[in-house]
Amino acid sequence: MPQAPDSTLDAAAPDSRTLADRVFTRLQDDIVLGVLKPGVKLGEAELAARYGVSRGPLREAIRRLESRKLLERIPHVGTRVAALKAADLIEIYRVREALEGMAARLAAENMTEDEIAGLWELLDQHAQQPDLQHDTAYYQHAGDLDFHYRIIQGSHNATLIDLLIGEIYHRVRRYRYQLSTTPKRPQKALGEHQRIVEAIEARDGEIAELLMRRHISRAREYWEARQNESVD
Amino acid sequence: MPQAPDSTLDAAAPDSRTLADRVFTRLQDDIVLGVLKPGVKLGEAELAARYGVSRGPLREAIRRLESRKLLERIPHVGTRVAALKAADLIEIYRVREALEGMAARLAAENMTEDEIAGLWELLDQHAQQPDLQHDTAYYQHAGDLDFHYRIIQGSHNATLIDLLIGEIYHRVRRYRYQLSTTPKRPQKALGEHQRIVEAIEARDGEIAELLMRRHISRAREYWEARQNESVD
DNA sequence: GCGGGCCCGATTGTCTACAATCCTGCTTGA
DNA sequence: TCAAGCAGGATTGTAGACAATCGGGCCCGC
Repeated sequence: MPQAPDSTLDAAAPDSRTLADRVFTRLQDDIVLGVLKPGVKLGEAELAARYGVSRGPLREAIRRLESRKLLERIPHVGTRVAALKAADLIEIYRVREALEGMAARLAAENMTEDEIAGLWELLDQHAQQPDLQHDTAYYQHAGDLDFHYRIIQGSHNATLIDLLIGEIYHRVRRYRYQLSTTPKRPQKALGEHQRIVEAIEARDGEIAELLMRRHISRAREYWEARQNESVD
Repeated sequence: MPQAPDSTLDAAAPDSRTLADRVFTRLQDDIVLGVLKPGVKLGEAELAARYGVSRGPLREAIRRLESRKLLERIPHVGTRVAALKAADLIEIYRVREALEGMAARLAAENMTEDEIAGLWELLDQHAQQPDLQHDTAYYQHAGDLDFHYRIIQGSHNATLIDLLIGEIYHRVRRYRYQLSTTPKRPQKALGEHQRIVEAIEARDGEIAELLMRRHISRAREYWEARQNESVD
C-alpha cells in the first residue's frame, strides 16, 4: 500500500492541542493549495472570522507562516500571501540539490534493510501506474513527493528532515499545485529514482548523493529553460 | 574595513518597528549567549515582566524561536530553552556541509570582483592576528563566522542565505559561546580558508564546494571524536 | 493645472482582565 | 502498595479597549 505522504507533510498532529496550531495548519493548507491566491491581502479581523478564532492565536500562526516564507508581512500595513516567483523556485532547487543530495548520502549509510525494501516496493508500484505515459496526477504529485519524502526520512538526521519537510517542501508544493507543473518526464524520473535506490542498496553514499543531485539539477534546468515564458 | 557580521546575524533591524520583533531578538540573544541556560523553564508571566511587555508580543516571539529550535514548547505545560546535545551539533554540521558547500559553489559563480577582493583582505587581517597561535577569541568567534558569513552572502541566493543565516547559524553560535569550543587548529583553518578563496577567484565552483565541504567535515570529525567526553 | 502637505479613516499593535482547559502531584480509599 | 480522583497551578484562549502607525484623499498654494 503506497502510504501517501501526510496530507500536510507535517509532524504536527492533525488535531493539535492548541488552537494556534490548528489555525496554522489550516492556513498553510489554504496557501499551499491556492485557496488563498498569491498577493492577496489578509486582514486579521477577516481571517479570525474565517477560521472562527480570535486574533491572539491567529497572530501566532501568522508569525510562523511568515518565517516559513509563505506569508509576507509589513508592520502596520498588513499581511499578504507570498508571491510565486520563478526565480525563487530556481533558488529552492539549488537548496534541494544540496540538502537532498546529503539526505541520499546519509540514507545510503543509515537506512535499514526494511526501509530499502519499502523503497523498491514503492518504485514497483510507480512502474505499474497505468498513466505513467500521460504524466497525470499520481506520479508527479503524490508519487514523486513520496519517493523524496522517504529518502529524506531515511537520512535519520532529524535536523535535515526538519529543514526539508518543515521549511522547504511546503514552498515546493505551492508551485506543484498552483502552476500545474508537470515536467513531462515521468519515465526518465522513474529510472533516475531506481538508480538512486540501487546506490543506496549498495551502501554507496557518494554515488547516491551524486545521482540525487543530478536528478534535482535536471528539474531545475527544466525550469530555467522555461523561465522566459515566465510565471510572473 | 572588515565589516563585522551583524551582532545578531539577523536581517531584522536592531530597533525593529514592533515590540514582538524586539522581544524576539532580545530573547534569542539571551538564549544564544547563554544568559538563559539550556533546560531552564520559562514562564510566560515571568518573561513578560523580564522584558517589560505583555503576553501578546511575547507569545509571538516564542513561536518564532520555537520554529528555530531554540525553544522547546509543550502545550499546556510550558516552554524551556532547548538543550544542547552533542548529537544535534553533529547533525547540524552535516547540514552545513551540504548548504555551505553549495554556497561556496554559487559564490564562485556569482561573487563580484569586489567581494572577492574583500575576502582576501579579511584573510590578510586574520593572518596578522597576533594571537593566532593561541586560538583566542577573535579568530574562532567573530573571524571564522565572518568568513563563512561572507561566502554565504556571496552565493547571491536569497533562499540559501536565509536558511543558513536565519535558521542554522544561531544554533551553531550557541555551541560556540556556551561550550567555549575552540578547536585548536586556527592556522590549519586559515589555510583552508585561503584555498577556498583561491578556488572562488578561479571561478571553479566544483573545487570551491569540495574544499568547503572538507573544511566543515573536519570540524565535524573533531566533534565526533570528542563526543565521548560528552557534553550532556 | 499640478505638486506638496495635512487630515482622517482603517488597520495593526499592544495591554488588561477573565474564562476555560489541561497537566501535575497529592490525597484518599481499597 | 497501588490506583483513582481531586485540587491547585499554570497555560491557553477570548474579549474589549486604546494607542500607534500607515495610506489615501482632500485642500491649498504656486
